[in-house]
Amino acid sequence: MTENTTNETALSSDATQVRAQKLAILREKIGDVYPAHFHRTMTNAELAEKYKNLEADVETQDIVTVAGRVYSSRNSGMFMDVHDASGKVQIFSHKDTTPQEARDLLPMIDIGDIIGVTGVVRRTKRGELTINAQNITMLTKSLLPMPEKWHGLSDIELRYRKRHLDIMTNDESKLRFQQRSRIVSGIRRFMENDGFMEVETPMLHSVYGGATAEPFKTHHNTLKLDMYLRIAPELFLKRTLVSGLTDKVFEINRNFRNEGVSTRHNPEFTMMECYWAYADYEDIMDLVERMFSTLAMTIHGTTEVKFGDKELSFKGPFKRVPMPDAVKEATGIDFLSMKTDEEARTAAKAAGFAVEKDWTWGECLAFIFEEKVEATLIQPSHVTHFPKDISPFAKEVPGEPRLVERFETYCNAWELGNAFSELNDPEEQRKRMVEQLEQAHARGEKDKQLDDEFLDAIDQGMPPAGGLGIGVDRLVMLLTDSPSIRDVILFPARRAKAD
RNA sequence: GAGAGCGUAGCUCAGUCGGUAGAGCAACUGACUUUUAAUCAGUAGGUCCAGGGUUCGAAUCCCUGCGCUCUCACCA
Repeated sequence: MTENTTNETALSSDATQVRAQKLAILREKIGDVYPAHFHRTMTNAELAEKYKNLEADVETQDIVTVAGRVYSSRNSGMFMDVHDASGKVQIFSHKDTTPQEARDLLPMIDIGDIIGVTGVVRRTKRGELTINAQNITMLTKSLLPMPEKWHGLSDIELRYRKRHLDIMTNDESKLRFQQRSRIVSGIRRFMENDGFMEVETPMLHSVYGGATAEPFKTHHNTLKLDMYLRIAPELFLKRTLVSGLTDKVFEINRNFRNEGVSTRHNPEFTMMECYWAYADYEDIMDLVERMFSTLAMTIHGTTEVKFGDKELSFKGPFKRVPMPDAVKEATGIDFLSMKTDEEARTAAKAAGFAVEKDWTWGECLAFIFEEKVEATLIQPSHVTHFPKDISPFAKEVPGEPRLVERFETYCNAWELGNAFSELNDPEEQRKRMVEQLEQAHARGEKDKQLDDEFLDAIDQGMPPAGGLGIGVDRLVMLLTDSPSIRDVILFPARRAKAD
């Protein structure tokens, strides 16, 4: 039984072998099993829409042509469910209505094959929209069995590794990626409607910057140049703003960070960054709120969104709280009343936090915020007034030079967005970037360099501006009730597997 | 990078105390022609992740490796 044979009467019982055998038989009998041309008259969704009012047990005179993958077969192929990307339709091949030559193909059709069908539209007694087949065309013979129809593909590793099977058999997964596409295009539409111009800046950087992260390193052969996959587009977008090409610029694209992977981190992830001349961080807060509520409405028709057992409200305005206030409320520690780094470290230690001995006032504040406040930020919220020490690109808060006009948007305890009133004082910018560089070198980050081209552009004069970065994958997670970032990335990063 | 858990047929999963490897779906052969996870009868299908060890005997116990999941750390 395991011998290879194309003998029609003795097919193998191995699912992959029998498909190969049927393919050989079909090639013999009908020639082209993978034809280049086939024209359907409508999609399955269009068909369902057109005949939504067709009553049960009524047959039309209409002849249509559809195409799709066979998902199930009943009564020896008399009934088949054929799915295209838009939906499904039932195919009926009965001896009274379907010519013999079309019915001869049925035994050669396996679940998973892609076929085209021409026939008469009707609705069955049980209410199923159905095509009485007059002609059936093999469009693609599938050589592999489909995952089991009832449970689908549920092995998590396989769902990521063989995403085509995951989407083929799991409606939630298919819907999730359709929603992701709508969210990304919704962001683009929102930004364009708001007057922003989309640009593309380099993914390959010879100097990396704009964020604190470990880059991927690569090499350009003919330029004999070490290069880095970008960790952020920030510096190029600001150079664009300097140019006067537009006063409102944005980019939706991938960032790459050579760091840990988790349910909320993928080495490559999608970022939306924008810069808005003559605006400040408060204008950006409004923008974020309008964008998030618009997207929630687009996907769910409401700003109230279910995530796990939580209900998230994307209706603006979001809660806005300065970081020192949030820390004071959570721990009683009043950072604003402290004068020195020493005082901050002492207070943090007294409250039981493991602060390092060289930490500044701002580092202590940010640390306690992350330890005590972050996890409590479930509803969309803007945390404002970040310490300057950890914010090299933001303007100082007037009257409080230790803090900057920066905010991060949190939701479900995740950081979703990061925004500032962008620093455009060339001398101050150079000073802070030199400080950051020294700190990076002190950490052993030897590759880190000063971005002179960026600083040169800032010397030229960048208009005052508000800037924003949004983690698109996390936003998609929240709007699609997905607990892992791998659920919203089609082909998430993973180890190579020798099958 | 650390800890915990998992890996059995194409898919979804059982497998008791260490004693010859099981089911459903898919496949094959046949019956059945208005089904809805179609039904019925029969057949075939296994590197129990890999390698080593303990044992008369290992899917099961131990060790190592690989892969995945979760938590933590870095980070967004």
